[in-house]
Amino acid sequence: MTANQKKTKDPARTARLNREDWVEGAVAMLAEGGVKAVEINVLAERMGVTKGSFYWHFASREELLDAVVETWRRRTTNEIESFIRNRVGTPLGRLKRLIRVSMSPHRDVPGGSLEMMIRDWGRRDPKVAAIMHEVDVRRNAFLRELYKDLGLNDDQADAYAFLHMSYAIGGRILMADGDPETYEKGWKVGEQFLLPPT
Amino acid sequence: MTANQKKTKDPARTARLNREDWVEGAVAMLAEGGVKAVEINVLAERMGVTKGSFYWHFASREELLDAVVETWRRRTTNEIESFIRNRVGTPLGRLKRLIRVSMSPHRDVPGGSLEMMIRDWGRRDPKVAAIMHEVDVRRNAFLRELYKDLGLNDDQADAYAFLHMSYAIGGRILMADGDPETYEKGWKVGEQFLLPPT
DNA sequence: GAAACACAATACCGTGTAGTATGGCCTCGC
DNA sequence: GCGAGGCCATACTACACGGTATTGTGTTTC
Repeated sequence: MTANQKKTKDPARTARLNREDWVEGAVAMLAEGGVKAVEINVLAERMGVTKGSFYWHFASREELLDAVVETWRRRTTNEIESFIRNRVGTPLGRLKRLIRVSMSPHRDVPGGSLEMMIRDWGRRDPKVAAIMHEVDVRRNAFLRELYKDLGLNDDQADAYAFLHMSYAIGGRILMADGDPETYEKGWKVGEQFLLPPT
Repeated sequence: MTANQKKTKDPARTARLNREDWVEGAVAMLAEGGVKAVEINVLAERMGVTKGSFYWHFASREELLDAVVETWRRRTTNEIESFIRNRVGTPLGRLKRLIRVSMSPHRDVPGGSLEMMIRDWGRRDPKVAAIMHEVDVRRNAFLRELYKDLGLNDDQADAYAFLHMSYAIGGRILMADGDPETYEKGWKVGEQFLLPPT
C-alpha cells in the first residue's frame, strides 16, 4: 500500500498529518454527528490545520468517506475474527461475555454510536449499505456458530442469532436515552432471553 | 420555459395547497431520505408549485419540520390509543396480531422507514429526541399492559416489553436488506421469542 | 363586475461548504 | 548547504439552499 511511514521525530509540535490521521478524525466526527457533520473545514480545524492540507491527502470528500467506511469494515471484521480465534472459556461463558460487551454503554460495539451513524448513512448510500450488510452477514454467521457450540441445532441457532443481533441493535437504540438504569435493564433482559435454556 | 402555459385551469392540479398538504409531502420526503432531504425547493417541485407558495404557508423550514414531528407524534399516539381501546380477541391473539403488524414489510410501524428517519433526526435534535422518547415510553407502557394481560408479573412483563420493542426496532433494521425471506424469518423468530410460554 | 382575498411565480440575496490555484515552509537526501 | 518534494496556508471560485420582496392569477364575495 501507499501507507506513509512517518518517522516522527518531534511528536509535540510539528506533527505532520498522514492519510490515516485524517480518516481517524473523520471517524470521530462521524460517530458524533453523522455523515453530514463530516465537513472538511471543521475537520481541518479539528486537526489543527486548514483544508489546504486535506486536499493534498484526498482528492475529494467522497474519497475520505470511502476510506472511512473501508476502515470501519476492516476493523469490524478483524474484531469478529479475533473473537472467533480467541476461544477461551466455555461456550456459555463466551456468550455471556459477548452479551456483556454488547450492552456496555461506552464501547464501540454493534449499536454503538459509530455503528448507528454508519447505519443511518447506509440508509441513503447504497455503497455503504452493501458493506453494512456484508458485516451483518458475517456477524450473523459468527453468532450462529456460537449458538451451535451450545448444542443448538441449525434452526434454533439461526433463530437465536437473529434475535441476538436484533436485540443488540434495537436495545442499543432504546438505551440511547442516556439513562444508566436503562442499560442495567438492557443487560438483564439480554441475559434472560439471549441465553438458550440448557 | 414551460412555466407560463399554466394560465388556465389545470385539471391535474386545480387543488390549492394548504398547510396539511405540505406537511404530508414533507413526511413522505422525510421517510425517504431523512431530514436533510426535506428541502424546500425539492418539496415545492414535488407539490407542483414553487417555493414562493411554501413561504406563504410557513414562516420557515423549521416551522415545517416542527409541524412534521408534531403530526407524527399525534398519529402515533392515536394509533396506540386505538389499539388499546380495540380490545377484540384474547390477549394472546392481540399480541400475535401486533407481532404480525410489527414485522410486516410495508406498513409504517416502529422501525419503519419514517420512524427510523425520525430516530436519526432525534439523535441530533433534542426537541425531536424528547418527543421520540415520550412515544417510546407510551409504547412501552402499552406493551407492559399487554403482557400483564397474559398473566405475567410486573417484572416479567417489563422484560418482555423491552425485548419486544428492541426486537421491533432492531429486527426491522436487519430486515431492511429487502430480502423477503428475511421478513419471513423475522416474523417466525418474533413468534418464538416474543410470546411468553404459557 | 370589481374589490378582496388566497395562493403562487419570478427574481433576487446571503451564507455555508466543497473544491481549486498557487505559493511558502519545513525536512530529508545528497 | 541546497535542491526536491512532502505538507500546509491563503485566497479565491462555484454552487446549492434557505429565505425575502414583489408581482401575478384564480376565486370568492358583495
